[in-house]
Amino acid sequence: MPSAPEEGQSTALARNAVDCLPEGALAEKLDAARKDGRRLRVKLGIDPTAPDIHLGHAVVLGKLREFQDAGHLVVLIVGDSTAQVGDPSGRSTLRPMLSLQEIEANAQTFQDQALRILDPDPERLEVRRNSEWLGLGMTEVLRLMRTTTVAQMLERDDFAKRWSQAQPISMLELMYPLLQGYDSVAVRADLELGGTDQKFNLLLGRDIQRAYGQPEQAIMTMPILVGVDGRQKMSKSLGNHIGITDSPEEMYGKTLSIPDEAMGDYYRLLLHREPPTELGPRDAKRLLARELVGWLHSPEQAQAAEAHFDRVFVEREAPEQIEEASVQAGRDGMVHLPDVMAQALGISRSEARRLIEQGGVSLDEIPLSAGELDVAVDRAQGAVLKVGKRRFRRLRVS
RNA sequence: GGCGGGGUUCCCGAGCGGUCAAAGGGGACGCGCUGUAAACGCGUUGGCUCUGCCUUCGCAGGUUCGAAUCCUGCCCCCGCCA
Repeated sequence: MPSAPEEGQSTALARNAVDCLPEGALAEKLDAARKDGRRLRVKLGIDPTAPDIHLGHAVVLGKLREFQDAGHLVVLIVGDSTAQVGDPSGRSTLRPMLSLQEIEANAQTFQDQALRILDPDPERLEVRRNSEWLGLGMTEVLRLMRTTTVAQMLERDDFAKRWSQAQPISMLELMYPLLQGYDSVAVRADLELGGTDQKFNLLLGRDIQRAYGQPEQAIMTMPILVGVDGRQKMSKSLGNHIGITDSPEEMYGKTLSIPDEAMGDYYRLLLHREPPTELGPRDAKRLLARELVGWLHSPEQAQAAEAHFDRVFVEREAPEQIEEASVQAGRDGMVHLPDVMAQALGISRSEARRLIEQGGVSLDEIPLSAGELDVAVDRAQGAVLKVGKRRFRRLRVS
């Protein structure tokens, strides 16, 4: 049995985790590592299938950071090779194929963004690409494939579900968990983290390590964070994400838009504490938004973001900083608004017309009426164009 | 290899010769309301030189006064059997 300090440490490190398996394995590993005077190698693999990291990733990255702060080494694997395969976890259909260029670009931003949360100290962080070792020859691939049976693969839920519903499962998808397991072999992981949807893959990594004569990693799964819709998991493709590089204003506003019920999860998983009971939901959420912006940007920017939000959405005034849009006057000395909006906002002229039609556009606080598509130069010059609730442009007639 | 089912607007999905820029849902956007970029309600959701015109229903041809709807060929996807 591990001694008390590791027991305590492992409990602390496993906080918020859904699974930490096998039972007691983490404490044992911490204990053994301490005795040998070495650090644990804590693995996380992320496939650069989308260009940005969001708060969902931040849950797991934050946990990794705790391991770093406890003196361990995080091995961050940017899955540039596996991204070409596509993780079938939680998927009901085959992922689309990404081009190498896209993957490379994503890989770079991923790495940069992850460092906003992780400690970059080389003693604490090792960043690897799995293309370093996944250029396997056929012999090696066959050896890898021999470690696992079809029955084992079909045990996993998403495959089982698809299988029973006679949905397709591609060979490529079957291959994915094996490659992820091979990553664990390549970096000799002591522990691998992931979301709960990764449980199968993480556990399979153990079997593969064993087959390669390595000690098996422990695994830890973290809860999946819901997106700003409060229903589905946070994901870029569902458009319900808060990116960790979102601007302070955007991050603040998106946070306030999460349903009250989701607040607890955000507090626990991202800020590692219970939501304040002494505050009402409104203030608790405002505090949450400030803290998140403070964490990923800075406390000063958090204050500014809140002030901006109050000004624009509570007081309904124009923000202090407004982007300029230079516009041309027509031959008749009028400014054609659909044109201006199309150019400045990247929408179609038809859409711009519709917005005006529906009373969604105002010029210096005065709503435009339906059909008011052209405006005199004097009125446009220097005026603030407001489209919807949150898009502002100061017009500069040239 | 054989048999069968499909490819529709951002997504899912109806339509199966005119009344179709195409039902319904989701999402997004706008307005109202609100502590909120929430919830709820109403509305909008191909483009444009906008009471009309142009382009869209896998691709290419064809039939027809008229095609998302019928025919031919091609491409792609799915299932079953082997």
